[in-house]
Amino acid sequence: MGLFSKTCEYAMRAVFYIASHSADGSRPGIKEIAENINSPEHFLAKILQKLSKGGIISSIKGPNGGFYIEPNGLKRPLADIITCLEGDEIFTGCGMGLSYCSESNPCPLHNEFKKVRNQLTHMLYKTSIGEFNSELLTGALTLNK
Amino acid sequence: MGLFSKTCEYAMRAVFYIASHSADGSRPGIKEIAENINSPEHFLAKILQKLSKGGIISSIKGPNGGFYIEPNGLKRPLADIITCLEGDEIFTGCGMGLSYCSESNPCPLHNEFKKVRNQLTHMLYKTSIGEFNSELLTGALTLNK
DNA sequence: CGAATAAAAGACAAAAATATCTTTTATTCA
DNA sequence: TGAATAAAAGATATTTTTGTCTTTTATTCG
Ligand code: FES
Ligand code: FES
Repeated sequence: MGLFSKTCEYAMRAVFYIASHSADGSRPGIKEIAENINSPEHFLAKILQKLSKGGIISSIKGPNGGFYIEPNGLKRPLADIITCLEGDEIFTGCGMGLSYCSESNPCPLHNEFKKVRNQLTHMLYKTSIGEFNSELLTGALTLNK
Repeated sequence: MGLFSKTCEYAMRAVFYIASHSADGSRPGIKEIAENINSPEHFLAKILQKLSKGGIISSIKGPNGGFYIEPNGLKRPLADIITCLEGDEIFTGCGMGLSYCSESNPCPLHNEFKKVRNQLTHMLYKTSIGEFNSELLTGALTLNK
């Protein structure tokens, strides 16, 4: 059990990969992306379709087609990926699974859990999709294995 | 997608419930626990069996039987519940799903994710199972809905 | 002992997440 | 125009998680 679902893990890796290759106007295809982030190709395709519909990434069909991200898109927060794929439960939900997280009728973990959740939220909102482009291109940061 | 699995959510709620009723030596049964934490009875039974084998909780069969926690057990950290049920991946795993989290070959989120993960870990280790007993008994804290 | 109780254990079912394969649609380019 | 390319879409399969039901085992107590 990781903190994020496989869907979100693959999505974040793929988006970082696409972002780092969008700087120079190139458009990696599904196969290339899947290989470089070590994910199942067709499963990733579904995820990218959803991200594309959600406006996080863009795509072009046919020869020389592939996925890319608009310059403005590179500024969007990582959180948008999670929200697009699975909603905002992870940002707002009760840590112990109560149907809603409440100040007035809290679960035992509420006060401390809130801090963890806020830090996670903060991390995902302050990190932008294009933030690691140069480190990814130089290989200082990794997306597979 | 919550931060924890249903299994862990139910487990934490149940253990808090059992803990708060172990102070006075009473032993709630599966049915009572499931009703009070709002969980599926037989699914919870499986979870409690595992926690029992793991030594987190104790049980007695037959009339007047049920679940309880030893006085010493009340001091154990909440983290033990997670570890017993699903191992320690949530405490050590890579946020983006790489096969292991590494300082020397990190994923883009590593530095920030590490902080979130550490805070979560810290919360689960510093919180003890019996910590909320009185607030739970007075109803200041809630475990259902 | 024998009936009643309650957890343990096992079998099964449903739902969700993950993964794979095939067909269709849009685009390029010779 | 027609062949090739690549994403979109649809269908199906597998695995994991979650949930339910039944049988067994241990214990109590009359
Ligand atoms: S009520 Fe549980 S985290 Fe807020
Ligand atoms: S390498 Fe990804 S969190 Fe450490």
